[in-house]
Amino acid sequence: MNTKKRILDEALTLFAQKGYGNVYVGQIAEAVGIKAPSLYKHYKSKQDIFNAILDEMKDRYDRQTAALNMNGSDAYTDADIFGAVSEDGLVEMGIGLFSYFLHDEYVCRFRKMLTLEQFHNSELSRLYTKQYADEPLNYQATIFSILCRGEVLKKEDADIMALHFFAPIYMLLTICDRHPERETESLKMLERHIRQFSRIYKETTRG
Amino acid sequence: MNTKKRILDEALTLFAQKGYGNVYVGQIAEAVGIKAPSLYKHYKSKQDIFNAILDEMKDRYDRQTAALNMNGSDAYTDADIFGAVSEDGLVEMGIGLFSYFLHDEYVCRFRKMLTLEQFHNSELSRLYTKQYADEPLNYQATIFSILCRGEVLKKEDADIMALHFFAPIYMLLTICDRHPERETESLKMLERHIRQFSRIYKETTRG
DNA sequence: GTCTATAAGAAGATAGAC
DNA sequence: GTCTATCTTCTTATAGAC
Repeated sequence: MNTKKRILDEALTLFAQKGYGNVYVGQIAEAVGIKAPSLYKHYKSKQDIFNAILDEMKDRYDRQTAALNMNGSDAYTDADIFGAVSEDGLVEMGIGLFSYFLHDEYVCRFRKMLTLEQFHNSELSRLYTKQYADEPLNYQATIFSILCRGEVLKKEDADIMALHFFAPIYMLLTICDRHPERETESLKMLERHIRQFSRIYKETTRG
Repeated sequence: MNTKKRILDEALTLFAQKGYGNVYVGQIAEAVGIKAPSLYKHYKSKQDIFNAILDEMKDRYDRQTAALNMNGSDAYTDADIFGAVSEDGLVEMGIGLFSYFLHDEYVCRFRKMLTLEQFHNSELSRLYTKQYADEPLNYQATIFSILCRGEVLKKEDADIMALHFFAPIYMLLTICDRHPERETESLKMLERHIRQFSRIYKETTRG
């Protein structure tokens, strides 16, 4: 990896641990293995490094959600979704979502950084809410609304179903961000959550 | 309010907005209406101010949960709890919890501060998880487990019911912390959440 | 592109007068 | 208890050699 990218990488690691204000350019330089003044050949200021991280993350996020929509809401046939809605299918979807958020190196550090900077200005607030609340909830709600139209799930409010499905995942994720040693426990909780969600929302076929 | 308390108050406000590392003692002093050196007659360092805030919050939290338990799990009769489990009772409990977390001046600022400092050290991580995850979940689970023993709610895992009840409240709360203008919308969402929770978990009386 | 040296200023904290 | 003046250290950033 070239130096310019390595600077972003190490800076993100440090920002995610300590927060922007508690990280000094000298620390970033040390992590990269160069001296502080050399950083300024690559970025014009500390803020410039932060902005570059932000830009790269927004790019990644857009590419990722675009990829999701290619075989997502547009291209998904109802049959695809119905196939995925067995209890085991839901468990897989939930654990996949959870594991991606928790283990993708970049996504994970970026979420922690954004957590620490979320009140700093409205752009960061909006970005956080978009990525970790509104868009996941809308995505899930779309899927559940399709399932409600069929005979698979009870005809309840799909927005709330999405909240019931995703909010526990989000909460367990924040716990693991603070306590990585609780991942195993959280995965068990996650599976119990989804199986119960599935039982509770499954259409009771009468007769 | 005396100066010593006013320092804590203004410092907490600033820490909640910007995070500890981005607040300078001069800003705290200015907010209080004195000059920076005067602060040092009251607290021996900036860190000392932070620690004092932490100590006061832990005291408040302990007193508050102690008060809850006085007419809480120990003293609650089953009848009390059963009475509160009508759909409207649950809505009231949820909105009460939400509004308390969101509107209590001190609780709200402290939560934001802790949000920004949660990765700084393990004491802060543990405190956050205790106050905003483990203890609310345990408290709710206790109540739901009693309700499951009766014929009020379906006999499902009470820990997961607590997660289904509380995680959405927590998530809406974090949204409102970032976007106070979304409070009305979030309150509506909260009510829809609890009414659906109630429908979904209500024991279907056969016959 | 990296280094050493250094400027320029900010930030935490102290001394001592009032 | 509050102030002004000051100290020290830290921190960002630049200059200029290699």
